[in-house]
Amino acid sequence: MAVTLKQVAEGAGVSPQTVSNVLNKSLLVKPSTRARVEEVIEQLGYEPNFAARSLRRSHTRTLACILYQRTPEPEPDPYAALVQASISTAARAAKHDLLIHTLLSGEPGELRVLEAMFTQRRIDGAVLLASDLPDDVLGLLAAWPHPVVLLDRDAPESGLPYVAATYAEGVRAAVRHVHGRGRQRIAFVGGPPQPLNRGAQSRLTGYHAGMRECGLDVEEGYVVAGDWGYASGAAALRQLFELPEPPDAVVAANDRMALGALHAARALGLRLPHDLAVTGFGDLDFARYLHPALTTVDLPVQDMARAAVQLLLNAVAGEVKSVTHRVLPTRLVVRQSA
Amino acid sequence: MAVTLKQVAEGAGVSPQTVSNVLNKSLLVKPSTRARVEEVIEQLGYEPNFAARSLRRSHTRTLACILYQRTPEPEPDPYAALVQASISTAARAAKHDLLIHTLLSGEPGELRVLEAMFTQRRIDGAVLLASDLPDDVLGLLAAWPHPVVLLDRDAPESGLPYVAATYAEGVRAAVRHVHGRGRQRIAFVGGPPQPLNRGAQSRLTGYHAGMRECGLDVEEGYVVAGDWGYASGAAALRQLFELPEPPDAVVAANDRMALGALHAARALGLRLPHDLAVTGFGDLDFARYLHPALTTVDLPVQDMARAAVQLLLNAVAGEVKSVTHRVLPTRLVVRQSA
DNA sequence: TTGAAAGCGGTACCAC
DNA sequence: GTGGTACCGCTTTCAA
Repeated sequence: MAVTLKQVAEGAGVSPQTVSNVLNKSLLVKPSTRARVEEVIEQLGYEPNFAARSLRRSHTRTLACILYQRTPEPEPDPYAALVQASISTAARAAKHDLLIHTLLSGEPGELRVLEAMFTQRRIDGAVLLASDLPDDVLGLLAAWPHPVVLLDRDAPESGLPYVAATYAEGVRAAVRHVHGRGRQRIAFVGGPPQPLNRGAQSRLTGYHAGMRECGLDVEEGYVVAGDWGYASGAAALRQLFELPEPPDAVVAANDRMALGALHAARALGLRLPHDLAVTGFGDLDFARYLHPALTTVDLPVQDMARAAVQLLLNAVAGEVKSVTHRVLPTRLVVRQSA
Repeated sequence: MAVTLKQVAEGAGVSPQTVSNVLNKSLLVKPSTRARVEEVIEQLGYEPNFAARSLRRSHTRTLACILYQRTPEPEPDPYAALVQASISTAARAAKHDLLIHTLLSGEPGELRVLEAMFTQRRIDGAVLLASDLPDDVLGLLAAWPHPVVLLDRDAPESGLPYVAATYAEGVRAAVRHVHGRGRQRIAFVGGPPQPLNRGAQSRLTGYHAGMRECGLDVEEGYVVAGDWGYASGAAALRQLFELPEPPDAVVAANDRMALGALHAARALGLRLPHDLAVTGFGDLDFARYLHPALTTVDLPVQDMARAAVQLLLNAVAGEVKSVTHRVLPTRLVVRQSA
């Protein structure tokens, strides 16, 4: 059996309460008493029981990171993995533990398990990696009394706190960049149209904005939907090159699809970037090592994760007045692929 | 305030005990009573309080996935991310939650925080992603009374349960493969030599074994150490090509370093795979999309994760007699790079 | 089959 | 500054 507070109290010849005091508000305890108690704690190797503490304090110093996954997922998402790792770091910096949970979209009662984590008081708050979160669940989420922040998606109308990046601007910058390099027929490989989600949508918006600014028309068939996976990028490229007028540039909505496109282009015998420019989105670690090195849009993942945890902790603390969202800047990273 | 069991009891006109019974061993409850209680539960939206339950039952149905990271880490490890995701899936399948925690190697008291999770009864068990775990901590771990399983590293002498793969055989297969393709000067880019760790070591062993079987000598300077990161693979390759007799094949201990090597080789003007064959290890999702597509060694990550969770759950349940380790097969995946 | 009471290991609130 | 006591919400005896 593990050592309890009561045993420490006995060992130090004080009451349980006093031990509790040295553990928490140790200011109230006389130095000599505290010293004695601490010695016994050390000696017995006492550690407070987490469950008992949570029960009494009714919070757990535990946050959840919820991945909302489309099913079937083409493959694990390296970007999500990165975000998650960043959140983990941010959480630990704030002395909280992190529970990882994946919600499978379309699973019966998908959100119930998240809600249960709250009602069971298992977690104090959750950050939702929500790029694929359909708009209609936002209403449900907003109606909850539980602290939740959305990451990787905006949600201005829902009133939910969120952290996003300037996706549209990023894609726009990519379009303008390739246009500046002399490309005229610029296609776009986007995220899944179904269910409609904001992450995919804002990238698409950025594409259209960029095209407009460059005075380019969006040709028939130049917008193709992928599923964020490598293979879908390859498929999209093949589809584009069956068009009567294939593009001379492809702007992809993430790095994975960009790599897939690169791959398929090569299989078609295209010289890169001569025959086709390709840009990605996300700047995954491998991007700079590809051939050609991928021109892409950097997302400030670390900062976003930190901001999300910060916002979440505010919400947990019940600070209503504070900032409820952050939109961080993206940055075009020019390499060889475009 | 959340709904409590007592309120359910009142609502159903029974004692708290009876409610508890329908929640747990519902066999003991008369069907009609159970139905009534369940109705009230449903109606009130009752969920049992996690802390109270853990306190009473003295287990948490929570597992931890501990990443043991060298510091500084060159970049987030996509392989670790994959493993972690797989463990998460395996844990959820076993109806356990997963806490993610990163131990920074060299941090003062690195292991104390893990031990604290146990003594505070925060978790029931932990799987350690232990490929970079130095040998000397194994002794400490083995002395603990807490359920722990090592993933991605063997540890036969410690008595700790572990799940590993046939790393040496995988590398050996890669060496034999490139030799079969006519390569004679085969170099090896391995993991960090310091601190000495088994994952790196067994890959190196496999290299030597493979060379021996092929009747090849390991030339001076043909074994270079990386740190698992992309950049280190690139640096290793450059270093190899400063040798009087550069290799005509490079076997890398992971895919990231292989990609780095590919990149550096191209920068040197080498034609791939004509001038240089490169193999990786791990078969990350991007491997098949590289140019040239990466010949690599597949690791059964899903199976390993499942096995690890299984072993851990056995250990938690105190099943001493059961299997304490698993070594899963690797598989050479031949593509274009070698 | 059900209920009463004790207690898991802490913390809050009250006296002293 | 310190100790007594109730109680967080649930499960486990033990009786009824």
